[in-house]
Amino acid sequence: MKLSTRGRYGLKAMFDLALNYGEGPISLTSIAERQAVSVNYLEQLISPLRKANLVKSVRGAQGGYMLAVEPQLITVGAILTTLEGPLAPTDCVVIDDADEICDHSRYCVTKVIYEKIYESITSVVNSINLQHMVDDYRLNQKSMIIESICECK
Amino acid sequence: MKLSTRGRYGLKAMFDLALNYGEGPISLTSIAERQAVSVNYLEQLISPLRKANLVKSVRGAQGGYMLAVEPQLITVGAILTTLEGPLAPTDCVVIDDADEICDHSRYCVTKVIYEKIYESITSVVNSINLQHMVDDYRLNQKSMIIESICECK
DNA sequence: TGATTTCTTAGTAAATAACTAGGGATTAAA
DNA sequence: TTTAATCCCTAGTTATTTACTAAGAAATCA
Repeated sequence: MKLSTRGRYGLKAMFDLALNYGEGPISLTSIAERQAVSVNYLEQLISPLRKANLVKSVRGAQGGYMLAVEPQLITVGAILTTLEGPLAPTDCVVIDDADEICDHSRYCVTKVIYEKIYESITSVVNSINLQHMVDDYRLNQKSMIIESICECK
Repeated sequence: MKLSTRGRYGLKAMFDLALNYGEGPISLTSIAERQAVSVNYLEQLISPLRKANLVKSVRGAQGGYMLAVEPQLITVGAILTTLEGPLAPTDCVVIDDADEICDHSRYCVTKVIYEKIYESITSVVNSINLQHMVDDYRLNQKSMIIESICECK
């Protein structure tokens, strides 16, 4: 039940872009430096985010990435599901192909539990957007807590 | 963010024991047959459940396993965390060792999100116990839905 | 005594995660 | 117009984790 580095690095990168929203393209090199991860790997994470229209890119020298829309329009849920797939504890709550392993016409006592878990996770991540994170960050900066993001990858 | 087979098989096995609560020891062979998994593997899952005092065993011929306490006293959360470890999206919300990767004296904008996810999952799984599942199962059996547990592993 | 069962540990194969590497395309600036 | 900086894409590699399989010892009932 752990998030992979894809989701974690990707969320941090998106938060980085949110902090710099409105300031033109931010290069992956600079994000990678701040987060101590490789540019090559970050490229692989930003690619699906671009295809999902969460960021847009500017190519060439002095190019980079920026949020495609305002921070408050991008939820943590959109970011994480783009990078990790559905935040569901099992495939059976997500796959709705009739011919799958599980016959969905039947009632399953364990599936209802997994559905509740899925709903609760979805509810949390969809209720938080990048603007919330930015506000949270700036608030805690002001209240003398010097660093408001830990060095955890 | 998926549960592994450990949690899924283990929960189904515990539900099986709950359905047969009060009827003496149930052999792993019979559980393994009903769920179409190997006895050897189930043994590895039931072992931690026994050490966590969720089931007790009777050794020898005609032996088997039974719930250690009443079904309503065993939560889905207790079962899943025994088999999967804490249902947390990251290690940083669970490890409280001061010398870990992450300096916990600092405020982290991503960590607070992971904590909220953790809390919401924990809240769901701790609110459901085996008796709930049994009641749910029997209710749906009565209402003409023949099979109330799907063959999903 | 023999069959059945729990209990334990070691090993293994497959899948997934987490990158690394490299090269092409684009563009700003020198 | 060249060069450096950047995005973009794909293939390959390594490490870790998952999901078992295997086998044998210990206990107990018939």
